[in-house]
Amino acid sequence: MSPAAATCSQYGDNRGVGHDVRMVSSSEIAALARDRLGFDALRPGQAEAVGAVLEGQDTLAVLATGTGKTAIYQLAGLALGGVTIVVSPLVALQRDQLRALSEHPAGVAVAELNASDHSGQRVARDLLAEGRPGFVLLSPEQLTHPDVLELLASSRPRLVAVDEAHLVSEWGQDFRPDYLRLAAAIGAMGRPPTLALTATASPPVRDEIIHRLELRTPAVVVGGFDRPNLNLSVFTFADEETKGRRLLSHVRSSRGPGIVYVATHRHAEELAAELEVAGVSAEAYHAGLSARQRREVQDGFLADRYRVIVATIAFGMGIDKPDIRWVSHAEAPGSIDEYYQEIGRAGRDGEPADIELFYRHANLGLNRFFASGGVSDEDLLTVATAIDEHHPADIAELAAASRLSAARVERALGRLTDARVVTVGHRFRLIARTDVEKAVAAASAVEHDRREVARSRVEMMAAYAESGGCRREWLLSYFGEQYEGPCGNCDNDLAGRTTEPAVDEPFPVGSRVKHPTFGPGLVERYSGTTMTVLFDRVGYKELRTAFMTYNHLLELLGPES
DNA sequence: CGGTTCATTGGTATCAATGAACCGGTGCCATACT
Repeated sequence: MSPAAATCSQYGDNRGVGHDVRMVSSSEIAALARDRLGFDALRPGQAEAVGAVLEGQDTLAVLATGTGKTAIYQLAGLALGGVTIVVSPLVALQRDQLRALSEHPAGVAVAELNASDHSGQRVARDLLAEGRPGFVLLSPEQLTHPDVLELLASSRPRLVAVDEAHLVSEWGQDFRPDYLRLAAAIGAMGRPPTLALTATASPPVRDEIIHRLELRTPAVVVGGFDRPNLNLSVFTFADEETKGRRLLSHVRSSRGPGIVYVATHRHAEELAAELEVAGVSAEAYHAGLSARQRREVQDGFLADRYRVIVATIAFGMGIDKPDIRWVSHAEAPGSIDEYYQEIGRAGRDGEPADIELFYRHANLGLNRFFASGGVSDEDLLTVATAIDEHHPADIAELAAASRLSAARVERALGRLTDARVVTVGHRFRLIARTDVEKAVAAASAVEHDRREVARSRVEMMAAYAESGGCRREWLLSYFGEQYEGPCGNCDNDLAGRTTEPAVDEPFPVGSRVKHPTFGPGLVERYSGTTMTVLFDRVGYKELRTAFMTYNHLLELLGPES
């Protein structure tokens, strides 16, 4: 779980930076921002991140939206000259960034490389072939084409930027496995400095980004997570019908633009229709709509033609609407990380915004279901056998031999390579001194641990909803930030509830402990009579503090490693 | 995991109860059709 090596630095700390690289002063960076991009001043975090990149360091920047994360790779790319590769998850996002980049007075070359824009492809290919200074935007999938990779490598990029880098962790394992092949692609490009950018990443997600992208002694720039203008509340319900009624009347009486997040397409359609009937200007948004409809709904919301969007998880990336006044959840998402992403879209103008979770414990069933999906032992056996019989084989050959889809083969390969029983690369073979049976057992254990972690993230969502203390303190501690509640701005604080009197805290927060079943882990927080430990293998667990000490189940390993 | 749908059963007048089967979130991309 621990990254190769991370120099963790907040603002103002000393970075353990490189040696044979040019030091770039912050005034030089500010001058560049002013002259080339027309920025008056850089925000906290931006200059640090750009500086680290210009010193040749791999960098992970976790900075709140609105900090101008895009400006970081733009500045660094301009200063370095040459080609900058920008890995971006959505074609729609690439298009927005393309437009923004083209508007610069700097007049640099910009191109996108994807399947839906053929003229853009030609521009990108020319740009790369000539190695002119410029930006090439592409999806991780593009890097699986050998010809694209070859072209990229021959252009000797000076910088690779990975935008929305938390997706390496969120999507890499199952949904878009090509996110896990970025490190290999960056290696093929001659390992230029790599810059990972995201707004939301808890400490274990940061570790995973660093590990999966194989960042070397990276500079880690972390801005604050605190959003004091968000008023946090949770309404708890026992039955679905009451919850639905309350949510409906809540949205009807709401003011200003807002988003309701729901768990399914169907719920999105139904709720949007009910709201329309109730006289609210509301539209549904989910991945079941055509690209044109989605664009229309999104634009309508941005232009205030629709006041309320009822959406699944599909909505929000790249939405930069400053005056979203409220975000409500009809169902809790699958993790605190997702929740924080979604509520973070409210109140970007700094004005107050209301964040409400309409919570029913039974609704978590769907999240548990999603968390427990993945790779079956049967698939692992099929793929491992195919590798054994056809090695070395690439994904297409293995798909043909195993009669599984390429996506399924790729997911199984992910587990087998994580278990280090299959060689990493373009073609796969079992490592020496292992056989199919051992390989499957090892990969199956990896998959088991992965599911445990995913499920523990769902349980953390429940723990947040059911917690009695200051909600802001709870969320900030999840993201590794010290904050002493009460904030006076969440439902629990306003109701005068406080966390139950603190009981024993036998192991300091931040210390390493070991449990006989769960293995080693990190003490995250205490809440009432329970303690939360993030175990390396099985993720978050809430444990009864007294039970742990009474039965001597936890052993102190030492301070945070 | 939990809800919804649909078929079966029961036991005889119009369905009610039971239970099995099914479904559910994010997006690249390529390929095969109009």
